Amino acid sequence: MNAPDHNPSNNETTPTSGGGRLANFIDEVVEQDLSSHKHGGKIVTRFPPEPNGYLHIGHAKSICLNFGTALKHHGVCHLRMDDTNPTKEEQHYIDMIQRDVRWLGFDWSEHEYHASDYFDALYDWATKLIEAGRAYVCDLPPEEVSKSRGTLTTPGRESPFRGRTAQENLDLFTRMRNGEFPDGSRTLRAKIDMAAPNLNLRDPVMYRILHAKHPRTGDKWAIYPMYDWAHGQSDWIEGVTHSICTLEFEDHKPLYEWYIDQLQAIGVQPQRAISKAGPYRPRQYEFARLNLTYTVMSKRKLLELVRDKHVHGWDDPRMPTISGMRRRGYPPSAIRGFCDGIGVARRENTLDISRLQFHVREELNKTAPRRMAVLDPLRVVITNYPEGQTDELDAVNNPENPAAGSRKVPFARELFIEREDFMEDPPRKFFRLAPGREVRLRYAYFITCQEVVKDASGGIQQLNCTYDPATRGGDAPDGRKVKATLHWVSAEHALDAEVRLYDHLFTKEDPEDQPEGKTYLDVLNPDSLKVVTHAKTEPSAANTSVGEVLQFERLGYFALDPDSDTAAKKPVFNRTVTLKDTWAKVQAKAGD
RNA sequence: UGGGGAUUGGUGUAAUGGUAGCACGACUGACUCUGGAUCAGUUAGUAUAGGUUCGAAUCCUAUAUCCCCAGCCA
Repeated sequence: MNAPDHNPSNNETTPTSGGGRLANFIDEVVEQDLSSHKHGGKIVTRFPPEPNGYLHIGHAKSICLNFGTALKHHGVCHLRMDDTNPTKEEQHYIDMIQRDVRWLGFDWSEHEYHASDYFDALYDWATKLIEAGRAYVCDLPPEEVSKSRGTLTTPGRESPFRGRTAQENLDLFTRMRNGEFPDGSRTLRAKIDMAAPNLNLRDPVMYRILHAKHPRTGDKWAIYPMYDWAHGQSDWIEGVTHSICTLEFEDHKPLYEWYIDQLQAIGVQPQRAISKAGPYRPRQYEFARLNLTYTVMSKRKLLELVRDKHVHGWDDPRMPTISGMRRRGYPPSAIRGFCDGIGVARRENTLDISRLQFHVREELNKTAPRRMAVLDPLRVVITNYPEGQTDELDAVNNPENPAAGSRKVPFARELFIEREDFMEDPPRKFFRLAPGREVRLRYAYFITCQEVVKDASGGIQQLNCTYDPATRGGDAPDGRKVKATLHWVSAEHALDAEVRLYDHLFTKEDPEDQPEGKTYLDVLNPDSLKVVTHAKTEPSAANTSVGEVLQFERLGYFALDPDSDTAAKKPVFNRTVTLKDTWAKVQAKAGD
């Protein structure tokens, strides 16, 4: 995780600080506040998800930013559920959000909060604003509120209920709370300015009537606060110093300020974590959300993909969700490395998905045990190898990490190699097996292709090869070289496995950029999942635990899926990411 | 035709009036029992037009383009 090793006095040459995390404009603000001793030198941030869906990689950016900023400057970061809309929120989502934040490697310790913890305080303060003449109960139905708000270019009209007395407002508001009125019949509105050019200031709704059961407060409330009324006050109550959100909330900042101004004007000042540093108020800062190529990132769209079964759930390995990536085999450190490496700024950005894959490979290359597996088996018979004989060869578990040791791999007369590792009539740059050509079988022997056996329709059925016993282990004593090394498994010892190969969920870099009448659903990739039902793995692949990621040599990284039947030795592997494939590039170039 | 933001190589991100840098990608080459990894190198950028200044990505003026806002969502 990000080590808080920032040293402001002598880092003039480095653009990064704090465990490789890029310094950003928020760090600058924080450092200024720290040096001016604002907030008594305390830093408090918060990650405020709404529990109406699963966390995705965009949230990971926010999590790394909020927790990372706190960590780096010796502050704390709260986890706060923004649970003000019980019609969309569920306990299940709360649980999954907590699991995902923990899995990512962040710890909020005792700082777990909910906006709903503050419903009483919020209600109390709302009555104070009513008494101060800054809020009123409005009887306009939703359509009328919408109509009277005006448009982007024309001012709104004042509600006919704007002039009610405080007494009347208090009475109505109490009855709203008591559940006397049906949903949608009334709202509590802030009295600001119906002609404000910023639409958020045109008498925004503070409370709406919702006869809904809340995951935490149950049936206690018939009214629920809106985001603007709940969020800033929650920050304030918790002593949050730097309230970091995304760009679309920029227009809400004047309202965020207005509420706190009004409350301060009537003498409200919550108990808070900040110690005797003078009057304190939180400040909002906005950054640009993360976009990724070949995917969508809005919870609404992700929910739609799940609900309409375009994917197999929130944790489908094709989803950009944290849980999908976990299942796919992305290590949390890779996701953190990605988030820390992309920087934080205020301009719109779209990161190439390959950038995330870079971090995944970087991490897995260092940590994933190597195994051999063949996805598309082609039978090879070593004609000069004795029938019935078996040999055990030493194979290195991870060339990047000698401490990972080695294992034994069985070798026999009949083997499988990858079908695409043989070509009968190879082009110039194809180094692998071909008639008459000698290659190395990884950790085993040099073999030479002597004969191609075909079936009736001309398909290649089997290769008859000879091996050189002197090359046992993979080295030729006479020093002769070979251009290629192939992975292989022994046919009789191989384990059957299901392997799921994933590709982009969408065929377009920007799935949302569609012509009139089309949507992102029209560019779903029909080949985003390919299932190989009878892949062959070396026997030791059976000793893999769910979630563990292996490198199948020359193929890529593969994570053992929870669908695996480990008792029946029927593993299911998700391809996390391929290895970088220079040959594929050569082929693509030759192709056109 | 309202308000708020943004614009630096293909993609991200630095440079806060003083040498436009870093990462990813792409391309070379070296090395290699993974066409992986590693190592070395190359490539390519300040939206446009004026102005201020010894000096401008940075300051000023205009223009262009893109994003956000009219939920009783967050």
